[in-house]
Amino acid sequence: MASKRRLGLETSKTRSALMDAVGNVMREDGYGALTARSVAERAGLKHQLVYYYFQTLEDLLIATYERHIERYLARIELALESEQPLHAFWQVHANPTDATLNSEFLSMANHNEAIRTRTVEFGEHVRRLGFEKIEKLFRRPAGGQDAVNPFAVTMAITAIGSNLGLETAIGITGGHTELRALIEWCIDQLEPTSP
Amino acid sequence: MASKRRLGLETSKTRSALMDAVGNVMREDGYGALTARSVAERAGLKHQLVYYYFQTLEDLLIATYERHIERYLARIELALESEQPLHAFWQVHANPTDATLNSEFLSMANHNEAIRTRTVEFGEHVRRLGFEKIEKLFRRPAGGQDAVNPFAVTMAITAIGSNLGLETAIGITGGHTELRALIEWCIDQLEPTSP
DNA sequence: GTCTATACACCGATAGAC
DNA sequence: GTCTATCGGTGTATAGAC
Repeated sequence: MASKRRLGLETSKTRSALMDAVGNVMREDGYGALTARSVAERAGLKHQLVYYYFQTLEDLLIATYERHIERYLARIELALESEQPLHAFWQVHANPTDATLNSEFLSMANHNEAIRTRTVEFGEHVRRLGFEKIEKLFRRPAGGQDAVNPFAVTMAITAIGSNLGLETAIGITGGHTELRALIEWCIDQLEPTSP
Repeated sequence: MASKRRLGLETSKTRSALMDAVGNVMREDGYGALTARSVAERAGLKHQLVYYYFQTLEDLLIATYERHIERYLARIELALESEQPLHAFWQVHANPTDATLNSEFLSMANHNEAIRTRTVEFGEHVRRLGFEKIEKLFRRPAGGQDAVNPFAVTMAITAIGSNLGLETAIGITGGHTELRALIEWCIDQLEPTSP
């Protein structure tokens, strides 16, 4: 299974540049355009260098995904530690910067076992984090509604945020202002701005 | 631009089988796995037949997408004509059958101009349809909240429904019951089951 | 309407020189 | 650490026989 080819160090700048290039190619041309040649060209390198730093193209892809979700997780943890975790959590997901890339990885998860496993783990982890931090907001009868559940709120925020980001990326704009207003109204009810 | 190669009829069963195969390949292996060979093999045909019925592989893809959104639109229109359009609209989107395929097309829209244009047109069209039919539910003060807007409700339903479907497809289940309960509670408020 | 044969480009991956 | 050279495989697309 394991090739005997020698590999470059994980601290290498070139290695990191290859991972940057993977993200750029996926954003601009989709995961279907990912080849050792397209990635290397984006980084200004020869395609054979991919195989100096990674055993296979898929190894490069998985390393890029790991780095991507680590950075995402850091943003979420920072948000949940802020004074208004629910507002901050929404801000992270209302920002459409990574919507396209996230969507590409999610599509890949449907067809690539390694990406799928990691996505499920990560998804459940974020949900748990959101639950733990946001849960206490619901102890008092903020909206006075039994049906409002921390899990549900966490999910609704991520689902709607990613969808807004995706639509923005391809050029659908109708109703976005209205939906953002609705979400922000709901969040204000659950986590009042003036304490 | 246009090749002089002869083309098969649009009424052909084989042509339709090729479009079925496109959907199956995309669902199971992703849009990145779409090739004339993979599609034809799925349909039990030789790959050269793709080029008897379509000028290019992209033409086959676009024809498949047109058929896909036509069928989707028919389901939505049927739902919006029912006695409880909001409940029916949610049921269409709560069904995860097409979530994976929809997501593949949405990813493609980011990188393929023809698919992108068609997706924007279709997205805005569905939003308008939902708006027109659902709007009247909000004339009376059902929830008594100004922030609740028909556009926003239409979007929230589609966003959350597709996200639930995607997560179900890859195996994330946490919080789904809770979120469905929340959505259905909201919908019951806006469109009471017992009139 | 479906087949065989074929064109030429690009793919992942490796070996080995520098 | 990066390069040239090369492999077998697969891609789109076409021409033309049946």
